[in-house]
Amino acid sequence: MGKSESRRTRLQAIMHRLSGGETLRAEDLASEFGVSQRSIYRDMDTLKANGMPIVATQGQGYRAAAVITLPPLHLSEQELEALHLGLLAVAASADETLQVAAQSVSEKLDAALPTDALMSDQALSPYPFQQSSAALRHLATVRSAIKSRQRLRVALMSGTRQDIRPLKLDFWGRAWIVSGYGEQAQGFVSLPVDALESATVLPGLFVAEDGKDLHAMHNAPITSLR
Amino acid sequence: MGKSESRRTRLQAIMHRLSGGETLRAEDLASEFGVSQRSIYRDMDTLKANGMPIVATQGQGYRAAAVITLPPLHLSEQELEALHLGLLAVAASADETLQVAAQSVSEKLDAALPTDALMSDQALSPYPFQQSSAALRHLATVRSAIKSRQRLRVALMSGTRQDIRPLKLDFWGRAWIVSGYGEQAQGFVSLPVDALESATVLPGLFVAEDGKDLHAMHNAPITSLR
DNA sequence: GCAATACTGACACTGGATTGTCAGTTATAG
DNA sequence: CTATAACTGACAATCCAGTGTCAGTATTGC
Repeated sequence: MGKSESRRTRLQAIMHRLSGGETLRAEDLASEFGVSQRSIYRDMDTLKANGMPIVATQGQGYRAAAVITLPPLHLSEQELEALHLGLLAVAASADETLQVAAQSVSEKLDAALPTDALMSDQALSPYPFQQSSAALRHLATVRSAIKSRQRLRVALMSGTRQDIRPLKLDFWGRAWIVSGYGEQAQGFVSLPVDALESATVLPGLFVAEDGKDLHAMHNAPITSLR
Repeated sequence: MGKSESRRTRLQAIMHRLSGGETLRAEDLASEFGVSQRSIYRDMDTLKANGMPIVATQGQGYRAAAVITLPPLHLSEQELEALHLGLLAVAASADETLQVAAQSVSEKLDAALPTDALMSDQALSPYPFQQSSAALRHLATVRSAIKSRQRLRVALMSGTRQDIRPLKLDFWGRAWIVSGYGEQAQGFVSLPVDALESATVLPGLFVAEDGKDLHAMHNAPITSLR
């Protein structure tokens, strides 16, 4: 019944068809697209392998939850950062359904990002892979502290503790790195947000002091804490 | 010099290579991947057609900005909604660079979404396609009005004017629909945010009145304004 | 202008992807 | 238990995306 098209097209069409919520049998789909059942089975394999939520029941047919498929997106580093930030925002507020959805997207995104994406090139040694839950917990705190110019008392999972004047938050492919002036370290430090055990905003604002501000940081060595 | 791989692999590799910021000539790439220059030209066509930011200069070679490519993502409706919401949040706040980035992602996302994606099924007749710029302009206003329980004076592009008690903001595939109690209409109304000419938050809070609240709305007919 | 390099169109060839056929096995609803 | 369909493996046939070659044209920096 269908025109001869590339396989991709058919895969899309199958999902479109199943998105209606209907239960369809391989035989139905086969005749609808003018191919053999065997091809449909192969298609289903492919679709499942690509993460489509297809449920097959022997004796019944195929069902699938409605999905929206986005084509490959090409983003700049900043665009990716905006995406991550936005998802964090939604995950932090809004209603529960959206929280769950946002977190789920974050995970998909995380999984999709090649491990080496950017990240490299610069100093900032590669941190052990950490899942986003931790980042979700502290990132907002860190950002607001930077914005409001308040000191931050942080504890890393490794046990390290430090009070810092947070100056900058960078996104390195997978990991968020906060950098600033470390009071105890008496120098500039940087640390991965997702390795934070706790982060507390200390009361009172700090003022930019010569040698402890953003400009100085760019011309000074930075210690990577862990 | 390269092993024989599928074309996809080579396209990725080319981008990876160009992401270094280097300027490369078709001849270089051709010999590096062990294919003819003609193939490289075709590859460039494909890459450009897929939205890669490649700049070709005759007599010089190719340059490209660094990009991160996401594979096709399969999202539920709610996940897509979370994504949109998050981007709106970023576009509304944060620093200017991120605003721009967020808006840019929104546009890419919008462009990528099939026109018919979901949307259907429910009442709410199909609105004329509108671009996101308008939605971006008023959505934050609408959301904050809902949250702060303030009346909203809206003017639609069609000329319709109405003061509403905004109660709910829904996302229908492409369009944001705000619904609430329309003062002039003396009943519940819904309208597409991207068809708003203007939206002004009126001073003073409104209190939930029986028959004019969210619960009542779910059990009452809703007029679709345009 | 000159050199360099990007680009375009045409055409035939090749190999991996896609397919159909056949002959089975497995899981589920009722 | 039975009917129904989902699945699997193998293999030959076929198709078409990807390719190289050749012969040009179009831009750009100097």
